[in-house]
Amino acid sequence: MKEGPDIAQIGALIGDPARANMLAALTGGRALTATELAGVGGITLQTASTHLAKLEAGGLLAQRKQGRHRYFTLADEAAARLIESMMGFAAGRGHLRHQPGPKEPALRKARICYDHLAGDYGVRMLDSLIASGAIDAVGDGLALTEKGESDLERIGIDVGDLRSSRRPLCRSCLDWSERRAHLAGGLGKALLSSFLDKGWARRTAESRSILFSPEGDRQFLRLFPIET
Amino acid sequence: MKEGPDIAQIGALIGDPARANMLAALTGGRALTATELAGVGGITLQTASTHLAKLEAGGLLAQRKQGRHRYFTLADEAAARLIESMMGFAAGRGHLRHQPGPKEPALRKARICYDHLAGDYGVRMLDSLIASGAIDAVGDGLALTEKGESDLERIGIDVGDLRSSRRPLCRSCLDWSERRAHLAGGLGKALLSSFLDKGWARRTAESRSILFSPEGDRQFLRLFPIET
DNA sequence: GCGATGCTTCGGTTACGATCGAAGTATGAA
DNA sequence: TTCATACTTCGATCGTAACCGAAGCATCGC
Repeated sequence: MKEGPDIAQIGALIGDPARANMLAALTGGRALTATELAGVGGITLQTASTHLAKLEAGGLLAQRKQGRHRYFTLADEAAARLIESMMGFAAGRGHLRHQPGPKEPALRKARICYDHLAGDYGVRMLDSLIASGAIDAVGDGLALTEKGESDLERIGIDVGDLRSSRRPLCRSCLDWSERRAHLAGGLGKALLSSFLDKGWARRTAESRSILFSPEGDRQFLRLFPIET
Repeated sequence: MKEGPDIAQIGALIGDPARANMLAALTGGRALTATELAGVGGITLQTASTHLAKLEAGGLLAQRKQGRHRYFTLADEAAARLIESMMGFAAGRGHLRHQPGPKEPALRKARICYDHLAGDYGVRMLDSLIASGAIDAVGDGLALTEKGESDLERIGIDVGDLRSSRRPLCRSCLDWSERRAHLAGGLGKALLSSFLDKGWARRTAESRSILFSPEGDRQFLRLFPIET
């Protein structure tokens, strides 16, 4: 039985709590230093260093040195998707480290998932785009329509530019808190960026949650209505 | 940092080599007994028993007692997809337990992936269905067209019956050996079943590979041509 | 140059969990 | 009833890897 890929290796990599915490933190899309990651992992810097080396060797992380700092990110979108899909599975089986602390509701409302919007707002946005005919949902695949393209150009998204990138425009990503799909891919990233640029929302320092300003909230809900 | 799903738990479950081997074996779709799984894991029955209990508690496996046997399967399609996606990731990063033994080529040509056809033949089938206009590919989603429905009815697939099931008709599943998508979902299962029923192919006893008969091979290649 | 910061490497300790032998329970066969 | 098969539970052993203190590099500011 020595055939096929070795899932035990990456399973073991993700299976250590300290490493899992670091990976989950990096799902926030921000590059973090070894010291910061040691913090989220609840371990000393030395231990974190060995963990990070293992994760990098395993192809889950990439690092970039900058001066005397070492910034770590998830290796690529495939790695991010793997972590997200494990979160989705874990949430579905009730494997939560719940501690429903005060930050929890904010996280469920809107959070960052690698580089796009997730949580209640993420799901709502995709639902609204589908309902308005801006995005076609076929099976579990998504495609931008012509109407969607012009709608989005109107709010300042340069779709042509996104198309020229190698990255898929639309991807669906399963939301672990809502258990439904939200929009990932180049378009998902561009939409979130535009919200941040417009000052409708901002990222928080230590968490993955996204905070909408009162004005941003209003604009978002107006732009992505849902019938109830 | 006690927020979100606990991926470390399932990571650790998959991270043990013996457990990973058992899970990989169950990806073959067959229900296996504890004794058989102990064999594929390379461990004694006692050890396997504790492993299986953990996997079941973790929501990865389901068991069915039948007489004095205990048959284990992957818990559901979500579990199967998780394992497959980890295999895809692992293969992409070169985490192979290669040992390119004699069974390897057969496995790459055609194998079972939970309940549908994978490997070179699986990828070819989907490519051909898309090329002939039987399936629409939108983003990474798949949808059966009207033409596809009538084509498939003609070779004895009862599409109406499949539609009435809760399970999605078409799903794309990333192939770890080919690194491209093949057809999963209810339709993927139905197609493989029909090949087996027609005697075009048969499953092998101890491996996940699917063996096509000379006649079945000919029919399959005729039915799913690809331009080169 | 010097000290300070960020990170890695080394060495030794410790704890967890995988492992198996042996004994115990359930189901089936004779 | 008795024996055999399939599996689980218990108890003890043992290896691995997570962990941290201390020391070693590298880079920055001065």
